[in-house]
Amino acid sequence: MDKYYVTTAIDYVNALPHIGHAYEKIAADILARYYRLQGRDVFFLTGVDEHGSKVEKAARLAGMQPQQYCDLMSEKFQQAWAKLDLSYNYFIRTTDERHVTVVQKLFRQLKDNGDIYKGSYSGIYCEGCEDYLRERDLDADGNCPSHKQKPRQFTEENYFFCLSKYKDKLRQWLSSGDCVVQPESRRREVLKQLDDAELSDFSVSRSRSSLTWGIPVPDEPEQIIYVWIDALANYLTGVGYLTDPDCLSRYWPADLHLIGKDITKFHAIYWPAILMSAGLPLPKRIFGHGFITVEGQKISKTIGNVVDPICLVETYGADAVRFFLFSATPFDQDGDFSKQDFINKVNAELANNLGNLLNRTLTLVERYCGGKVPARAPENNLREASNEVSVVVDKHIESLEFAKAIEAIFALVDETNKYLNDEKPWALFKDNKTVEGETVLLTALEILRRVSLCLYPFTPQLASEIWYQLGYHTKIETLAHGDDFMWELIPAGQLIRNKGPIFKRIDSSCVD
RNA sequence: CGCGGGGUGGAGCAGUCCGGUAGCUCGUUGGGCUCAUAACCCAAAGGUCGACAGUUCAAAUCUGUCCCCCGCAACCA
Repeated sequence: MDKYYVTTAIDYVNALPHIGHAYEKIAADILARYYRLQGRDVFFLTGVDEHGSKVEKAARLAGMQPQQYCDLMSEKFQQAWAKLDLSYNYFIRTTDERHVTVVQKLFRQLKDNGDIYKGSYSGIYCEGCEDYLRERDLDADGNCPSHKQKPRQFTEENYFFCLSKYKDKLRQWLSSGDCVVQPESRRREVLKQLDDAELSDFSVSRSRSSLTWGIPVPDEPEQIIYVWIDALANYLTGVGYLTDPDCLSRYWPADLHLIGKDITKFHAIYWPAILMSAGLPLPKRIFGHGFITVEGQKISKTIGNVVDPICLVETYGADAVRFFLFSATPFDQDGDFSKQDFINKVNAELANNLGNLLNRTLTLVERYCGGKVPARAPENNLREASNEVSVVVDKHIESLEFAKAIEAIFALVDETNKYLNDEKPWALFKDNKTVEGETVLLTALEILRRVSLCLYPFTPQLASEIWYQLGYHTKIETLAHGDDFMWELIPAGQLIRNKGPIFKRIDSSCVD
């Protein structure tokens, strides 16, 4: 069976999840659900990054021990993801014991391979930020821009990864046209960064004096493994590297690393180099998606426009949030979340177009066909149109153009609403043209069946509800027969269940 | 000359690579229908496609110059 291993970035737990975090996880979930429905053997990994000085600092501010704080935050993330109906197979935490083992063994492996060497790292550290800065971050006076104080210069012994050794191989890989890094503009950017002299061997550990909350270098507790190896290795831990060889060989390499555009460099340069050194196959695809702004502004705690996904879901439902985020925004570019647009879009598409189509169709079936799916052949033109939609959706999902996939689905919904208006089945039945009327209704039902399948990855609850009202006793997510079920027909004689609106319109006056 | 994204009817966007009647959604106005969730369908109004210049029979689309907005430093995917 064709496997599909998709990962997301793991989020720092120094703050609560916001809509930007959710965006990427939902994208991964859409893919996971879509390919499961296609019958593929899917593994969807997400999780949190719990190490680092920022987390330690956040814990201290909260008056907790780091581990205690991480347990709490990790729980919060999982709660949020549950609310959003994320169907991940494993939630990784970098404090997991087995991850600690993986990171240490990986470190040792790279070192044994001669790719990690001891060097001296010099940097600058701002006491106010409690963080490392870069020279170019400083203001004109050489001060930290936030704290207006001179940062502390320091030099310490620590370990470096020999990136320079892999630059040629990386260049080759990135140029191989194997659609490795996407979007294309990001691939070119990364290729350019490879030629940058500033991109040299990078530090992979810190001394305990500057970083305590992390995984120690094996046999050298005074050195703590720095973020790159620790965080990136989660993709290996998640599928059982060193602990479950069967799982590893089943899923590795990843088919897709889904990441924010800001960390493309680490995934497209550092990570493959580490894998090369470890002698592991490289990921097939890395996609750096755009960010979500809120009401036209960057998500920022200072501005105070952080949107809490849990709150959003509790108010509007997971489907509405999932749907809006991916219908309104091209995935490779930045998109905006505006409450007014959100309500407009969701009401128009989910309630008015789709919900009402289902509702009017089922009411007609109840009234004129005794609530049973008529035994007729569907009309060919619309049936072909819906065949086409499946193909188009497949293509767009493959290229991660979610908005285009949704657009194609709703074009079919619109067409079907128009079809009912034109064919007027209620009039056909009144004129005793029963065969014609039944054909029209069967066609609409059949399209609704396909729409619910196509929509399932995006709006699982809504799709399941349509599936249920169409009279199925099976659960939509248990279907996994590859393509064939897509081309079947809704069974004649099946009793439909008209349970009223599947999506209640949001009252736009309740915008705060 | 630091890098990148963007400026298209009231709002949000597509189209720009591979020049050829400017398209979609929402909103507005008028009409239709009554199966349906004040829904659905039809029609109309509304744009010198940031500015200027150039290439061309023809430019939103190619070339050049310029203007404006937003990221790239911090909390932050």
